Amino acid sequence: MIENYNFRTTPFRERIFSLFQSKEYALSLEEIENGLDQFDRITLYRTLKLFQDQGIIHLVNNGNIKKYAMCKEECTSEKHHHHHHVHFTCDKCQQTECIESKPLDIKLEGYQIKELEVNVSGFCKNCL
Amino acid sequence: MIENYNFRTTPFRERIFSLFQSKEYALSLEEIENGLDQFDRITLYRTLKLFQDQGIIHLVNNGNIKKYAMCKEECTSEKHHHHHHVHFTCDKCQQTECIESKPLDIKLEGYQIKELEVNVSGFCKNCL
DNA sequence: GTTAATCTTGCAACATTGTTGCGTGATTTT
DNA sequence: AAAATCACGCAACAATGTTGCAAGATTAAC
Repeated sequence: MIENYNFRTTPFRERIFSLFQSKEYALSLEEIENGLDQFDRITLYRTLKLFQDQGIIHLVNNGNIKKYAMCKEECTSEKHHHHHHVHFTCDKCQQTECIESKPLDIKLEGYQIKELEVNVSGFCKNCL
Repeated sequence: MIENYNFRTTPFRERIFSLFQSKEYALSLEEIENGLDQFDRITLYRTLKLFQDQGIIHLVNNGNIKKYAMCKEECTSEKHHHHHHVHFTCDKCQQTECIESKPLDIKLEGYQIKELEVNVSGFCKNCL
């Protein structure tokens, strides 16, 4: 799967890739670092940027904490990202997940909407 | 107006307060700093935190750029913030504004929603 | 299959952003 | 007027992120 992209497959990139695959939820920088024994910080930053550019992961901004989530198929189309789905962060377990729902259509008179980001917080299914 | 809060009114705080009042749109840290001749960075951070805690301003996360927006009346209720309105950032002029619209009601089955944040980007009225 | 070109890594060094502790000075309160 | 509280500004630090560069690995070219 990682071989299908426009960059070289290296052990480090495979590690990061499988880290994302092994989790259902979005990962913070801290969680990623904790999932690695030893690594170079700069290489990690560059790998995350590469993965974002390639449409493998996308950034989720929830309050002050940045997280990275694996992109689903409907995420990318024609090399363009559309994250019109909802990002949910649980106030209890702190896990952030992408929720696949019907695309939101919010319209604002006089504005031309290109991108739409919805961040929701509360209690998730497991913590209710 | 600034006198109605639970903290002392100081020249610095008044400067920041009137800076926000003088602009219709949300301000980035850079814009705030450019609006001041000389200042202490730490005091600015603390003032921004204070204003957030007091419900004077709120944080808007648009991509990688953090901005601070003045709270409208409907923003605060019983010392709790509700930013269920839409934040719009223009791809051309880069200005971020709060759009007062009917409160969004997004429902997710199995989840309990507490807070909701919607960030939209595209072209604003002036740049269309 | 050896050489050349390209890509990736990891180090140094630096820039930005944000926090904590603390002494000083100002403002309230008693 | 004295005591308590609050705000400020400095130092020092921590976290986050970027750029340049040399060395090593991989791919492409001859």
